[in-house]
Amino acid sequence: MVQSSSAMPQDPFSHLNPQQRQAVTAGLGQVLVLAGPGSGKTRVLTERIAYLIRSLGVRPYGILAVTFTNKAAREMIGRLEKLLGEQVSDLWLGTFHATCARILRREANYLPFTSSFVIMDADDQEALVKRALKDLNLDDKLYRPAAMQAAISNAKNSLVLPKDVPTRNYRDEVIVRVYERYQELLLNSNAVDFDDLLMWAVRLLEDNPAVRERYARRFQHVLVDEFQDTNLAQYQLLGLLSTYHHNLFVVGDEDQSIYRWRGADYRNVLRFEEDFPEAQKILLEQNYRSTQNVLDAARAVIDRNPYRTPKSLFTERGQGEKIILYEAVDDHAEAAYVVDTIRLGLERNPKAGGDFAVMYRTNAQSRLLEEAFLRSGLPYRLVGAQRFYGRREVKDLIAFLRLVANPSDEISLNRVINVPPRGIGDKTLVALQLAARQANLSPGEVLLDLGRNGDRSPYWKAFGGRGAAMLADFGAMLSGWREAQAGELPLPALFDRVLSETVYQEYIEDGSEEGADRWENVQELRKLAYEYMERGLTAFLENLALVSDQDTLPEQVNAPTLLTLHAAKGLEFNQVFIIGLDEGLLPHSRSRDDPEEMAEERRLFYVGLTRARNQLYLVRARQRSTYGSSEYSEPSRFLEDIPDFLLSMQGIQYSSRWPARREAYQRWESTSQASLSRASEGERSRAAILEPRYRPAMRVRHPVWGEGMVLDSRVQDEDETVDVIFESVGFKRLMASLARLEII
DNA sequence: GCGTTACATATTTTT
DNA sequence: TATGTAACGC
Repeated sequence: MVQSSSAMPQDPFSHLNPQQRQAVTAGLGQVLVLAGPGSGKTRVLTERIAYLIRSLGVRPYGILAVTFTNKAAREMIGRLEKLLGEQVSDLWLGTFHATCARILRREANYLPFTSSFVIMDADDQEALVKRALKDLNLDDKLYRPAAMQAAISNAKNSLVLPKDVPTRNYRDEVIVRVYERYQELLLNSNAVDFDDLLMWAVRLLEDNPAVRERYARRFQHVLVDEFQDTNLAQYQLLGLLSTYHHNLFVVGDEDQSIYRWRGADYRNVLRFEEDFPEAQKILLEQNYRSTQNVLDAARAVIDRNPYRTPKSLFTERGQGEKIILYEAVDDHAEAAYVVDTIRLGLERNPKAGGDFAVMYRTNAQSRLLEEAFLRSGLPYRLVGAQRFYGRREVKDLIAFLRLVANPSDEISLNRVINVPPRGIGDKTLVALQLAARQANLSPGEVLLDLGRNGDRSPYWKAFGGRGAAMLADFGAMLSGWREAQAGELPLPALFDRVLSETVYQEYIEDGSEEGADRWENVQELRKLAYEYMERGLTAFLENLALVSDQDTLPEQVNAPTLLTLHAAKGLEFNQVFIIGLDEGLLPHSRSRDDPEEMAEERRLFYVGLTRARNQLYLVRARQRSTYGSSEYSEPSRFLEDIPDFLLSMQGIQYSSRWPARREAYQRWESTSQASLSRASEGERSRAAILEPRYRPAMRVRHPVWGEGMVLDSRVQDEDETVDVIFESVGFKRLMASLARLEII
């Protein structure tokens, strides 16, 4: 090991535990760090970079560090600056997408777009899919744009080109055609989508050995955060970038992989071990966040997932308080319980608002909480939900600006060509597209020509007089903005000019409160534009595309935080409430039929549990309203896995209604030592069910819903799934092991 | 071309 | 329940 100790008066790593230290000072080659929650993962990454620079003499220029979020990137840069001072400027540290965008802009001459390409966000992607469906004369009822987009996204994340999409049925063939058309539309617009950033980067490096060599030689060390969330494209990218020096240092935790639906594949951790058998593997198991009770509960839950590296987290913080399990009568009572409990806590310690977090599976669950907070007069902070950049007015303004930068951007053009309404309707729009296609230009270019040349434009006669005039007006406006931009009009001035010429304020401000809000959002965006005075329009647009709302949240408000379990990843709070612990919500009903999805729900719960430093509240409601109507629900199956002695039960009487609880302790005892991986989802303590007990047309009685008739029943995951029509509540799908149905 | 009403639809959302 | 989209009439 290298020791440049002459410069260091004492052991510079004395503040690290042995595993952390081993990771930070690991030698060359591939290194896999499996870091449990709260084990100091970010610290290890930043200390590792500092170590490379300070102790091994690696130039910052030769280091690439990638994260998933801008927030994580910012945090690492901040810590590095503290450790190293100004030396950090040369190193590349950013999100996967930002890093790829950077590479693609530099290497655009190898690619089918120019370096001023725009980046399409999720909304744009869906709009693009709709366009593709329309162009292909496909029914968007039959082929849902969202589903098509997901299929395309999946393909791209797995580096599958349209021609390579496997076609097992007609639907797949449709997907291929939509994917092809979608890709054409993107390139016509000189655009890439989020997934393309990764896919094009991989193709660039794969197809051009010289380019690959240049980057691979440059990056002596590649470091990756949240490795469990990588998709195939990202995995390949890392491989390509480290083909020369082979120094790939990845940090992650399979148990915290919660973005499967975005293409993330935690099995990349396993693949990494297979691809690099010589890789060093280091487990970080000391937790600096939670009490032992919290960790034990979390372990009891996560140990039931298969295909993972077993870990046993420990803490020096002591046993701590029991976990409080509360069952409310309904969802209103659930919210009231949470708010009351927080209020009591605040009475004791009024400054502790920021200690609390309330986590839930779906955003819809925040509504009742908000109402309860409002009623009690307590302030709160809501994460996510209404997204600034998703706001109509914000998207409109961005679309105008994107057109200035890139008139070929068809999605933006379609968005704002008639905003505010200026008499350009469907008919005119179709004519414009037709004229553009005939002239082999983009609609935006035709529009600009109309704007510049008016009735002398060769395209003028393609439209009815009124349509042509309207288009020319808008074209002239856009053309004027482009000239101003070329003449280096500062960004805020351009922004104002767009606002005034489109008469946007009058369009937005209708005297309503909502209108005032919208105008305020516009002002907010203008403020941001002001910050980009120096860097200019292109940098502004890139930032808008690659920075999420989560990054713009006001930090450090000393109030309880309301957020989804997904949004909670990476955060920690003294007191954590996880609400909605009911079958159908957590785990979500959408994951019922897929064991992989179910395992992910379990990880999601695990992430929530491990956010708590001191006190954990698990809350459920026996009855809750979904879309208007009220339904009864069973307790979440995950609750059964937490042993009784870690819990303190409150609310409605449990034990009589919930015999499964009693078995949890035994199960925990029997699996805790041999916690090892085998335990599969659905492996209950009772004997596995192999034959269905219920048959169609049988009459059954349920303790809550009364009598009903069995429609269907099948064995699944060693349990029985029964579909029943109840006289009281209609159709229900039940797990036989939980529902305690009685055959009449 | 635009505004109204009926109707379907409904997780999570790092970039 | 609430929201966004599609069809309809002006």
